[in-house]
Amino acid sequence: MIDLRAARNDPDAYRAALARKGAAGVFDELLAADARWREVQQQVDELRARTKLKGKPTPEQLTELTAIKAELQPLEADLAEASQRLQDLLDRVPNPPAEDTPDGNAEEDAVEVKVVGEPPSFDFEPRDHLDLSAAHGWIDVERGAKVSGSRFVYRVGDVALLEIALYRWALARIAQKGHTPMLPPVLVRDEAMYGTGFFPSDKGDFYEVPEDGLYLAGTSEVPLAAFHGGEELDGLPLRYVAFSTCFRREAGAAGKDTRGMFRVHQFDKVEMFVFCEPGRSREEHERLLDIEEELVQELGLPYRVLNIAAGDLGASAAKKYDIEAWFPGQSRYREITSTSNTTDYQSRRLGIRYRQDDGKLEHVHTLNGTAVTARAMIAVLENFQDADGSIAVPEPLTEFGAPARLGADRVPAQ
RNA sequence: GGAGGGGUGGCAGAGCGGUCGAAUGCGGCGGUCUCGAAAACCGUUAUCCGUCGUUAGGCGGAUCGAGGGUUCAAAUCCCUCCCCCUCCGCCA
Repeated sequence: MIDLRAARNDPDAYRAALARKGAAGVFDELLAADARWREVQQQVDELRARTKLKGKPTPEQLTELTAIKAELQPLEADLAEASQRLQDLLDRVPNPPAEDTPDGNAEEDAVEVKVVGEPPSFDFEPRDHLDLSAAHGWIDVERGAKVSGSRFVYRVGDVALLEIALYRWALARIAQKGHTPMLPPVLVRDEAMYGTGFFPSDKGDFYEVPEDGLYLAGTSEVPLAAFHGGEELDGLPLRYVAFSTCFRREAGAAGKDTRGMFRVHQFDKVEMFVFCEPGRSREEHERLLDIEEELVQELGLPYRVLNIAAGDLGASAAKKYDIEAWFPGQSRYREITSTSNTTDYQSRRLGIRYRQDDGKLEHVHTLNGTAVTARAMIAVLENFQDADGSIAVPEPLTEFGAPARLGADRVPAQ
């Protein structure tokens, strides 16, 4: 939710920024709804003030009160309607993009910030992760489909060990940097989905459990942000890192990335989350990006960093960096991590504040960043493959239970 | 799943139709005392919205888990929902 009072005071700046997200129209509707709401609210306040009295009313007062009440009733109905309309619009207006977020609406409009490392050159035809897994049954999409449907996979044998080592490794690295490790719930109430800005705009992207009024979180950003919902925070910045399973319906992605496990309905993720003072969020955002880069570098993956265009940001982000790793199986860079500065957009919706030095309460800023997901595992498989189909595992992962080399024994799973 | 009890300010806890944004205690902040500190004493101490004011702040409205209802009037009565606790059952 945007700062309505600030928007009221500087509507032109807000409209210009929101136009970059294609939201100038809703914003104008919001301003109109706000003007209407304030008008009615004032009328209601005045009438209510006249109904206040202490002790038992005299008969004369009683008739007067009845008269006021008759006048008040329709106005209160108007007020309920006006504030509902205001709230609906407030729910729909996205976070304005930061000044250094590039213009544009599409993925291609992102600005390439840097390219690190070189795509590996193979003296054989590199295989993608599905082909690599075939001889060993590492990634079982057929049985995934049999049991759960398309876009569900089993990871089997050494790949299961590799993947979980990746999560354990990332968790350890980030915990070392002062982030508190967490294992959050992944079934959440709609308040958490609204609070993080995924609802109402992206409601169709998530699984719902209607019997219990719960939703499967698409990312641990949701339970992490909502963790401090309604609280007044001390000791900022508060930094967390969580491991959780994520669920996405991938509505509207039909036909996209259908091969292998690049895009699936259920995947695991290690996610960073930060609550900080507003003046500090840009710095924290760079910090999260630095950590993401360190991890990708430690794995030895070639990658590039993108500054995502305004129109491609989603409701809550003001600025977003994606890291795209090189995937030899696709011969191109694909997203493996993403870090967003959501400024005070989520904290306003969730009611998360801190006390400034002057004693005033102010909303915190929140940020999130992926540490690793299963996509990093795929990138490892594809980038470090050899001609014989075996895979060299990055050394740090072996400390966390990954086999030193995958596929050397060539024992296929049944 | 069954049976009870409860959700009030930063915390504890009273209030159970009007004089209640709410006693009291603790904590916090300011002060007196002191060489300094502790203790004691005095004062102060919720949030949100609107509006006026350059600021301090003034004025008005709202808020006692959430939403409805009864009433001239609700923290207090009624209904629905959510959450917490205790006991029994079941279970990773």
